[in-house]
Order: sequence, then C-alpha cells, then structure tokens
Amino acid sequence: MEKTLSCKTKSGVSNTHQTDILARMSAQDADYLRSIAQIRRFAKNDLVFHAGALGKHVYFLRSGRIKIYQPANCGKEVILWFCFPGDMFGMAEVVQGGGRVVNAVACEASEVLSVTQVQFEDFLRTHPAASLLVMQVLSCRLRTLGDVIVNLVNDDAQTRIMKLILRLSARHGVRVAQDIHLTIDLTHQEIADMVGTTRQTVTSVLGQLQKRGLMRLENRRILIESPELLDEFLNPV
Amino acid sequence: MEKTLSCKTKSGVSNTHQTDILARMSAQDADYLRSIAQIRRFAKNDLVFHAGALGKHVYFLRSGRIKIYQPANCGKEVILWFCFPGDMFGMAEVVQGGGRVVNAVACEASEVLSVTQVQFEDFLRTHPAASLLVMQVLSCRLRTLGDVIVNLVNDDAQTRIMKLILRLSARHGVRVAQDIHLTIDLTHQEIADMVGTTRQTVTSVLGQLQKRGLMRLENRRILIESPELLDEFLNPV
DNA sequence: TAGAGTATGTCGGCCAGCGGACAGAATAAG
DNA sequence: CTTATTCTGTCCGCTGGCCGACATACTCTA
Repeated sequence: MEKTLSCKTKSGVSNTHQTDILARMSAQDADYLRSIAQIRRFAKNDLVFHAGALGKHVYFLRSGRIKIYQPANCGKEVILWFCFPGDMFGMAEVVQGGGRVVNAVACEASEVLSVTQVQFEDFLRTHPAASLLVMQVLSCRLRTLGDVIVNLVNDDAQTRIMKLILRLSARHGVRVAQDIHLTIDLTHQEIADMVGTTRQTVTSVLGQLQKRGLMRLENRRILIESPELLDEFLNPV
Repeated sequence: MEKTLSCKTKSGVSNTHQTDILARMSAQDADYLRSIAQIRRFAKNDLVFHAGALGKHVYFLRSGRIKIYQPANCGKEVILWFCFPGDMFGMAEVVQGGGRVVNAVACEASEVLSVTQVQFEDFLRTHPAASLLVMQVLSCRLRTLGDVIVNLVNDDAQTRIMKLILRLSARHGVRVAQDIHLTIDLTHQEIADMVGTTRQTVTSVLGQLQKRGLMRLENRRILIESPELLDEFLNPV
C-alpha cells in the first residue's frame, strides 16, 4: 500500500523503504528512542488500538505486520495501509490530538515499541533530524492516500486491483526466476477493503488476470509473471 | 475539505483552524519565516506549480484561495483540498524529495510566501515548535484524506455530496438567521472532482436536496437550512 | 448589447459491479 | 480424525450513476 515510484532508487527498488523510519534514523536517535520505549507484544488478530480510544502512544514496529484500517459507520472497513518492521504508526492522533480514528490490528505475532505522547514530543523537540524523518513518513503516506483516491475515482475494479498488486510488489515482491512473488498473503476480502470493492469482484478479477496469463495463484500467494504486466497498462496502448 | 470534528472546540467551531499554521505559529517563528520568504502574487487561474515540476519551494498562503488537485492519466482530476489564508502547501514533495505530484492553482487572486527547500529544512531544524505544527498539519490532512477514502468507498453520490457540504460548512459556513451560508462558491464540476462523481450527478443531487428542503441555492451559493440536515444522516434513522 | 465562453439543468441508454445465495476448498480448533 | 470456521469460486438479478447529447442560463469582454 505504498507509493511505487518515490520509493525507488535509480538502480531499482531500494532496500530500505521510505517509511522504515527506524532504519533511516541515526544510531543515536534510534538508541534514545529505544531507551524511552516499552516493548509490547501482540498475537495475531490482537488489537493494538481502536478507533475512539484516546491515543496516547506512538508505535514502532519491530517485527510482524500491522494493519491500519478505518471503520465506516456501516459494517465495512477500509484498509489504509499495512505497517512492516521499521514503520511507525499511531502518530497522527498523538501529534495532532483527538482520539484515534483508525484501528490497528496485528496480522501476525508482532512486537512493537511503544512511546508515550509526552516523551515522543519531547524526543521530536530535541532531535530535529528525526523530526524531519517523521515529516517524510507523513508526506509519503499523504502521497499514498492521494494516489489511492485518484485510483478509486478513475479506475475500474480490475485496474485498481492490478495497481494494488504492483504497489505491493514494489516493496514485498521477491524475484524468482522471471516471476515476482509477493511475500505477503492477503485474503480477497482484504484486497477488496484496500481498493474499495467487494470480495466477489476481487475473486473474479483475479481469475480473469490469471486466465490472461498476467499472474498465477499458488496456494494463496500471488505470483506476477514478469513486468510485461506492468507495461501493459501503465502505457495502456 | 477538512476534517470536521477535530477542528472544533468544545464551545463550537474554532476560529483559528487546525491547518492555519501561520496563525498558530509563535510570533517570532512567523517573523523569521517571513524574513526568509519571498512574496509572490498569482492571478486567478494561475498555476503555482504543477505535477512533474521539481518542487523546491514551500508556500504559505497569505490571501486568496489555492486549489490542490491531482491529475489522473486520463483527463480527469481530483481535488484533494483547498488552501485558505494561513495554510501551507507544497511541502510534502519538499520534505520528502521527488517531484511534485499535484497541481496548485489560484482560484482567485492570491498572495503567497515562498520559501526554498534548503531554508525551510533549516528553519525546521532550528524551530522545533514549528516542526510540531507542521506535523500536525500533515496529520490533519492525512485524516482528511482517510475520511475521503472511506466516503468514496462506502457512500453513494448523494451522501458524499452531503458530507462534503457539511465539512465545508464547518470551516466556511456563516450563520445567517437559522441558515448556514457557505462562503465559497464552487462549480458543480469542482464538487464532482472532490467527491469523485460527475458534473451531471452533482447537478441532479443538488436538485433533489433542494426539493427535499435541506438546502437552497441562491445565485450559486449553497445555503444549508439549519442542522436538521446534519442530524438527518449522521444518525440515518 | 451582442456574442463568446462557461455553468447549469435534463433526458435516456447502458453496463460495471454490488449483494444475496450457495457449494466446495482450505485451514484451524478440539 | 472430526468438526467448525474461514476462505474461495460461481451465478445472476438489479441498479446507481456514467456518459453523450442538447437546451438554457448566467457572466464576462469588447
């Protein structure tokens, strides 16, 4: 769920991602942060925080995967992004005040650093370089969401799903022969919640894409058959 | 195009808005910023910057109104938000690097402060309080976009338009008798570009709302007939 | 004050995709 | 191993709203 282009170096896909704030921080800053943080562990499907809560902590993910999603008044929910090791989350509310507006759940067993609002603001005040990093992360997410909105408005379900897969592959794709294997597995429902469609539509679209030879599904992992797909509709002929 | 609830005080709608960074900054910081900025003026419909440009400046709006929108590969465009006096814009790209991804045009004659990337980063490094404010603005916008996405996904065109009007009224509404008058005028096309629908749909939806007595249109200004409307579908009965 | 340009209003055909329903496959739990 | 639960695949009727087309109304400029 991240911006593709801005996360590349000239030589290809960068290894430390834009939002991997822990990795990009200076060793001293990171150490200090660790010193004021508490370690918390979450099992799969545990709620880290939920919409409506107070929101007095910022989190940094050490391991695992966290899903950030916004519930709607009706039953539906929208996945805004996933957090991976090194990512920071829960900070918008802390910096800005007001309660949580999103939910954060662990998709798998996860370990996070938890920092209180007061300590975090103090940290930012005294570590200007880290502040800049935080702004970069926020900016990156702003762009991501902007892209998502444009996608939602302009593209049909099939295109949205293809673009999602490409976005994901930029960060979580592993080359295997001439294929790219996605290293995360998502349910159709989750994909639907990310691109704003229904589970059934996702199922059928993935089926079509597979028939057209653009990808394969091997026991719930998506395998992209090389970047022909990419060109195919970035330059829609 | 701003979040509604987070921008209220307990006593009602606050007068200085969350994103009005110039007003919320300390006098010294603001003075310093002004000292390193250049003043630039734009006429109606002038482009302040456009997607694809390099993006070496951050802007602060002194007067007028700026539309921030993201173009799509096809002709369409999506309005992400409007900037009003005191708002900052063009900073995501500056802080984060990479070219502009959005366009900024003046909706009316506008005056902006322009600060170079280098100076701005220096400013942030040396003014931690201002840094926090910047993060707050970014956070606020993140929330706004999150809301927009949820709206797009869950609500039909009519609801999206109603919610947009409410959001706008929180910040740009003036009470007149028991009505709330919006102080900005938008074309149907602009409304469509904000909620992800078409011009025709906007026209017809506004017509229906008017028929149902929820609002009036007086020479292109929207007048909300008191908060019955609000309750009407915040608690959809 | 005419004429150009832009905004609003209205109609209708068409279709993407939502949503309900159900069956089978895979996985988890006991 | 058996059962319960969750996920995937498929079918189909219904409809919101997109899109083209065209008429009218407003507004700015000369």
